[in-house]
Amino acid sequence: MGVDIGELLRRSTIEVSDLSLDIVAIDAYNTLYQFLSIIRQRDGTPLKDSQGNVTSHLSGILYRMTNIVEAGVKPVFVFDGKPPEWKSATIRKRTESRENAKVKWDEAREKGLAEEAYKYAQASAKVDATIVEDSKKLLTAMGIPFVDAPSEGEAQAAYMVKKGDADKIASQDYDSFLFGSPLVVRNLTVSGKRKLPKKNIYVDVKPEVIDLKENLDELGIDRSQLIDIALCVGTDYNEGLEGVGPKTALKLIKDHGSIEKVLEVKGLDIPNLEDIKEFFKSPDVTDDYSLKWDKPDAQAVVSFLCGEHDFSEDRVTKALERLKASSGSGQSTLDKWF
DNA sequence: CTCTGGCA
DNA sequence: TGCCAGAGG
Repeated sequence: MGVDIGELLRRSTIEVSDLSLDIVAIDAYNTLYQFLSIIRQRDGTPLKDSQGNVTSHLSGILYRMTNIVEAGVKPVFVFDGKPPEWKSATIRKRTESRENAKVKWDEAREKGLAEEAYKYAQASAKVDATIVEDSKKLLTAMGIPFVDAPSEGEAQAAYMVKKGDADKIASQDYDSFLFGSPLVVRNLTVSGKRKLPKKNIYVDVKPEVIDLKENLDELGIDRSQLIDIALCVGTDYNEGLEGVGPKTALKLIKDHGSIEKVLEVKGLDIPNLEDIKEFFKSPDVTDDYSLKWDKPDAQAVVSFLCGEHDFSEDRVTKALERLKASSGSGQSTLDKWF
């Protein structure tokens, strides 16, 4: 998922509290997907209410957003709209691998292979319309704004940062840079402890900030060339050149100057190249949004989570107390909150 | 993922 | 008090 250019980029580790007072545009799809794949029982089943509705994302939003709001962050979720047509192959591939994972999950479970089962359970996570609708409902009740992007969420979020309506984008993907976001925070919605693969060891994962301009200067390229590198490696909209990873791609673009030149020299072709480049540079975005952070509507949250989805009233109330305390007007450091 | 309860 | 394992929905 996303473009694999991370190893080219320098980053600095931060604490969530370093983002105090920052407006952070959260890539909703990315975050919900993380919640759905990570918040699971030991056998791989996601959290569900008594009706069988998946609730992992609701748990993630409630607790994680309460924590970052408590740290002074002003989050705004940015949801995807209609994907560009060049994404259809990627979307088809994702659907296929998800269905494949579902089958393998069942198989592994029947054979009693716990670790396998868990892996395939995670890979079968899907952000569907209900998940999106539920998430928006909870965010609204919690007083956290969201924006509906006309096209890609990361493109809209990057636009909001460039415009000055937000300070940073939070996403695990690097695509935000291709859309021109000056700053990206990783591990904001998934920080905490993470298990090392194959080992029973947990490491602390801290948020990190990546600065676009700093990295372009360091690499000696401009944003257009970063997009070219991404196109060599492969994006959501194209396959990438065979056997070319980020380091080779960097060298190719620095040697030849542009992707067009690289393709010419190698006698290769990338379908829809011009359209994709143009899309990264000026994607469809909107000004039709208003960012306003409210105190949580405790009654709405409780009736939605506890009434409709079987959350424990004790736990929800406790989270709401913390949320109310940090988003309330009584906080001197948070004057802008209402 | 985060929260909680039990135990050193 | 701090850490870990298990639960949460």
